[in-house]
Amino acid sequence: MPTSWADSVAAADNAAAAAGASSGGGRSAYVPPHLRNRPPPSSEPPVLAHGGPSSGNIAPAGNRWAAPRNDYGRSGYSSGGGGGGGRGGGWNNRSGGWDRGSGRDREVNPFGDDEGADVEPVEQENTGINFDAYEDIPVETSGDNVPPPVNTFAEIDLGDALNKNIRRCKYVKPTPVQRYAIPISLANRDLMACAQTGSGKTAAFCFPIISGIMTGQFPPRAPHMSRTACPLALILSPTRELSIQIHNEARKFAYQTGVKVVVAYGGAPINQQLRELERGVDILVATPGRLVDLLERARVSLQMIKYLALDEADRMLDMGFEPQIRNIVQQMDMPPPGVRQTMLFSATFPKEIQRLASDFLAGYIFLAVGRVGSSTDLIVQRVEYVQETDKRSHLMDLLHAQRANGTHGKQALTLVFVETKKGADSLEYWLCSNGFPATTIHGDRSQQEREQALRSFKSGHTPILVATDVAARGLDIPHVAHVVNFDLPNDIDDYVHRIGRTGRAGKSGLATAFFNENNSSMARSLSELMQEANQEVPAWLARFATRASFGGKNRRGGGRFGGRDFRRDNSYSRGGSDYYGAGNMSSGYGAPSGGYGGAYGSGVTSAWD
DNA sequence: AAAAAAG
Repeated sequence: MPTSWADSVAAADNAAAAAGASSGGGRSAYVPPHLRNRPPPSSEPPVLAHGGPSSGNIAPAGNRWAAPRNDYGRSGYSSGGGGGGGRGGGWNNRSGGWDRGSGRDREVNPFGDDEGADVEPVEQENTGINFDAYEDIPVETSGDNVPPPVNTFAEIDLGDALNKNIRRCKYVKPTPVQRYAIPISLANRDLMACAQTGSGKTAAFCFPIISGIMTGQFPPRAPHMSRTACPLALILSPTRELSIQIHNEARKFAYQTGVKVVVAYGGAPINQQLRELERGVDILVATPGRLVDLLERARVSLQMIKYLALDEADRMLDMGFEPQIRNIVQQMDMPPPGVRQTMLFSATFPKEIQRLASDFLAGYIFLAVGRVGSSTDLIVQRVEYVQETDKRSHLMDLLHAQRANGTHGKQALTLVFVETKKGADSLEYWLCSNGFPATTIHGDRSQQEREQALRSFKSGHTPILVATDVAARGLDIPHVAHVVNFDLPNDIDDYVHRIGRTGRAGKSGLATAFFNENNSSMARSLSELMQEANQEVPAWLARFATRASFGGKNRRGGGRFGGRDFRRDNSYSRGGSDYYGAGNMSSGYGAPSGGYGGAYGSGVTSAWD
């Protein structure tokens, strides 16, 4: 039920989206509520107390998904685990797997809907994007024997449980990165993907991991005695909030599959995370620092890792995580490349990432998806010339104007990016004392404060959020109507990420940037980006751009990718410095014709993240 | 230069 302005908008949007989703193919048979989460009836083998070596880790063809892998929380209950390989596949359900004990092990419904109801749930964090606007996103792949992309989720055998969750998420059709990455991953190939936040990455690496864990033959989780958790998959991400978000999404995808997802990040009490780990983990989502801590305490072992995914890898390197990441991947007990399966996601593909790719991946496939932010006109971008000293009053004008035409008499959600943590605090204080309820998120705030700030913003309680770049990438905050670059970043990629916080869910968004002499290094890339996105470039900015042609980094030589597969460059001897590629990628451009065809009206949900 | 992340 709508509890805020933002929610009521979501509800309205979802009504339309649900109509589209319900027409999607591949529905599973209706299962009455009281029969759900139960071991499947009759034709299935009985509950196995002792999973013999060959005892049905793989179900009969076409039926292997019949049972969710309900054996999580199996610590201490997993009898016969020593018998060798009697795990997985969905047969290991023990009757009462859901009713066991005090009910603490009952899986929380991550969709927040009534577990019994078979209605299309209202998904508050519906993050779909108008797919029609993205038909022209180019895709490039290279490598040996690239599996062909799929055009629908139904084409991929992800199984009933996962398919059901996909429908509950109201994903109607896969995004470009999903169309390519999921088949690659299901073919057990390593993947180097250049894709931006907002391209649907999370599902792209979660679906194959969950599916792989469900079908794979893995030994039982560590018995309760052992305090060392042995996840089968590890997902690393740069910021705590991003880890939390990935965890939340992964829980939805894994709901009632029996695949257990746990998150570990710094700034939060470690004890609760330790308890979660003790109760068993298949997929661990973590920030590097906390994971190293857990590894040093021997509370996590990586020896069972079959899947490794690194999200926002360039960001993690920017943040100085390379030593920790190499420590985690290369110095601990993680199986080597080729044994495990690795997916590396990065917005760009500079030399450091190329090195990481050759060290972490084996025989990988390179995938590049065009940037989302530049090829859409869903976001109206404005640049205004504002002197440093005038910024606050200018912001005030914007907020007043916005309040005037605000819907429901409420302030639309506005995300204000500033350069420094101090600046964030002082702007928040100033806004609050001037009658604009604001909060702030940055690295000097406690984790509790950060999460509280996000909640307060999302709910509309404080419809203005002042943020540093901690919130620039990956964070999905639905219904942001306006992104203000109070201080412009020094990097055009950061700008793209920031404005990408709006214009989501198929709605238009507004992005306003305050520009002055201090930002002249951005003039060129900014005006190029705006031109590419069919935005009106102010004449004064164009003049800045020509005047300041010395500064700023060029935008990708006109290409729309974050990078290209350096293995294809015969100019590799140059040292790979020309990693942005200068277009000329005629092969594999765009999707196969008809790939995006379909009777989806605007506003129909897709699986963008 | 600032930001983030392990306390």
